[in-house]
Amino acid sequence: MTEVARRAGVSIATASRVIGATDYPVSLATRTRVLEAARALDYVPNALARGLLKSQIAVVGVVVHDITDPYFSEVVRGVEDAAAPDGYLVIACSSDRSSERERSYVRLLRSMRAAAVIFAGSGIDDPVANEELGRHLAGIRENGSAVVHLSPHAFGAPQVGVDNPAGIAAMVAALAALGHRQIAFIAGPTALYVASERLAGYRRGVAATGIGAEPRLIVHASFDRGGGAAGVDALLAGGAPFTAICCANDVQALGALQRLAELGLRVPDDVSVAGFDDISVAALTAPALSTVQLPLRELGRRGFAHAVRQLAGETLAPELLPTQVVIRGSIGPPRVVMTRGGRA
Amino acid sequence: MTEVARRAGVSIATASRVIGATDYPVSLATRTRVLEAARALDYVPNALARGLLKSQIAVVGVVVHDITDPYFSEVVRGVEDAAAPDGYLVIACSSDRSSERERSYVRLLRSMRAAAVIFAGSGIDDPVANEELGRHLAGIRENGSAVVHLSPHAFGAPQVGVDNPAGIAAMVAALAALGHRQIAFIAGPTALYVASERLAGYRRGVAATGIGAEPRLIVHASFDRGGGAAGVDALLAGGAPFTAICCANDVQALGALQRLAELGLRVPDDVSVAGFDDISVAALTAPALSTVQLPLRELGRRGFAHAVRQLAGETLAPELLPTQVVIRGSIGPPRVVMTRGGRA
DNA sequence: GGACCGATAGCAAACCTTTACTGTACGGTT
DNA sequence: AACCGTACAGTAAAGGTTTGCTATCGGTCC
Repeated sequence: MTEVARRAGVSIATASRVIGATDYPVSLATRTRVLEAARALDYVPNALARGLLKSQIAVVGVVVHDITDPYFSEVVRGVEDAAAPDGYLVIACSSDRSSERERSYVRLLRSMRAAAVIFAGSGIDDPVANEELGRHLAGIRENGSAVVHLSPHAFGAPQVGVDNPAGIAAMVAALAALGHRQIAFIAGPTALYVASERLAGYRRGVAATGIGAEPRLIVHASFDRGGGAAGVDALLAGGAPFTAICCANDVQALGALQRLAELGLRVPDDVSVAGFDDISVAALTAPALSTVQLPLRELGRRGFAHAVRQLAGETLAPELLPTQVVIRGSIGPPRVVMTRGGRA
Repeated sequence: MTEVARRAGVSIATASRVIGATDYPVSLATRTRVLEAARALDYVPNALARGLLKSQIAVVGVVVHDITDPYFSEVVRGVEDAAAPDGYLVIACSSDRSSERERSYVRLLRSMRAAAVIFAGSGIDDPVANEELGRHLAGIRENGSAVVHLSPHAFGAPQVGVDNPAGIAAMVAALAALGHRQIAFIAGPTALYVASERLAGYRRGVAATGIGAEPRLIVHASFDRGGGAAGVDALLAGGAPFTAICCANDVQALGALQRLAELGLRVPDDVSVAGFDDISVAALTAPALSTVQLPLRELGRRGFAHAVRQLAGETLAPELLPTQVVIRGSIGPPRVVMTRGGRA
């Protein structure tokens, strides 16, 4: 920059004012000379120096469980789409559901004075981990940066979220409308806040249909392919009959579908299967997965918008985005009742 | 940091040496006092100040076409996995195949003195865009940062790559081994370097089987779902008979599968379909997609490793990662010959 | 006993911007 | 004619770290 100023024959201050596009008055002639000098020298401003001064750099970190999971890549993309026009870069951090990795990422983000940290994944219920996390978040806020949660977490409700309970309840209602009375639920890991929201949605949905709750129809499993398969096995072993399986997450549903096929059970003839999230794969399986569509990209966009307004000092009410049930081939009217070991 | 030093009763320099974990000798007593002060104050070093001084920050940018594409999210994850242990953060930039967005991202990355910029997506053949890009890359290298290509591009071969031609040729060979003699190819956009590599692989594969090349069996289409569908339509309209379709990319193959189903053509009974990349969806479609597996995560990991060694000043030979044909349900022996309008 | 050495610790410059404050010139007011 | 406001340009400080160089001190070696 010093060079640019020298070449343009002006002071560094003036050059800075031209480059930085401030509203400080600079005569047209000077401005042109500076711009030309900058072009000739292929000058690119040093974001670090600028950031050091402002104690903030135009970067937003998005903490996800796994960028490879379509749910998260979609959210990250939403954040990026909203951030790019403002010149922000986005750092994606895959914590792999390890609160240790998560903390270490948040620390790094704090250390580099990211303008915002957006948590896309559900928080983990771990007091000791959350204590350190809380310290970091306080530090980040103190620095004037924004913190946004897109999912329920230890410190409360998300700033921008998706109405998980309503979504699951709607799916349960859709299954009930088809005639199902024994609807099983493969829930997520108990330590995950979203998982409990979704479980609550299931309970609410079941209650709304007037069916009595059957505890054996609820099994917990991890939020991945293996979890879905394990969930199916657990349900069959449980002995309580069911005609439909509602999964807390699409990836689980995929696993369930696969496991059912291995067991020779037909979907939806023998059992209906529903997922949640509507990741892009859902439409491509055989049969295509019925699921609940979440406005993930929009979630990301709003998350960033929320961060920006937080940076501007505004205080805003939390938003809750609506979901939509998508019916595809994997669900149908109930036929037979499942019991231990297969068809009754 | 000044505070930490004051609290520990030492100079800033000493505190820095303790925090920075340099090999400069500091007595154990002092070191302990500094560490304790840092903990008490919840001190987190300012990466911007550090970066300003070193003219480099522990961040690596990965330029992709779309983070939502499983191909790229997998590569990014590989980079991240390799980068995290070294304390590097990774910025994912979705250029959406726009060379303008790409340039703007690269400029931002240069402006923030990212330690490395890794290009995961194929370069675009656009001279004027590449001129500016080249200037930026030169600037980045001049700054002591690394530049790594994971795909062929305007400036030559990738530092770490995947053997695209060999992969496609192997798939063509597999189809030929099943008895196919009329193998169509849905190629990618002509402006994309990978696309031409894969086309070359197809040509090589076809030549190896001794079948004469039929120009009408090669159609160009975009690297997305719609491209695959359009490719199928173009092939059928082309009038040249074929018993198998080899796609330059899985996502295209998915589109082709969908289009063929709409047209009432059975896979693989009426026509075999093969993809390329082995994204995770490939195993879940009906029928499951035969494809060529690429070590994407490994590609990302090696890309980062390459960057690190570049930063250390080493000059290394380019690497080429092997691929593997994965046979699933979507291909089988040829039955009937396709012509304009459907089955012959 | 004095030169010298190794182990520590401190000083201060440098990294590159931004911005509050100061200075200058000029046209217009009273 | 003294004064004032406006439009521009420059000076210098500050932001948080790293690091080359210098300083101190207790000992070691002839």
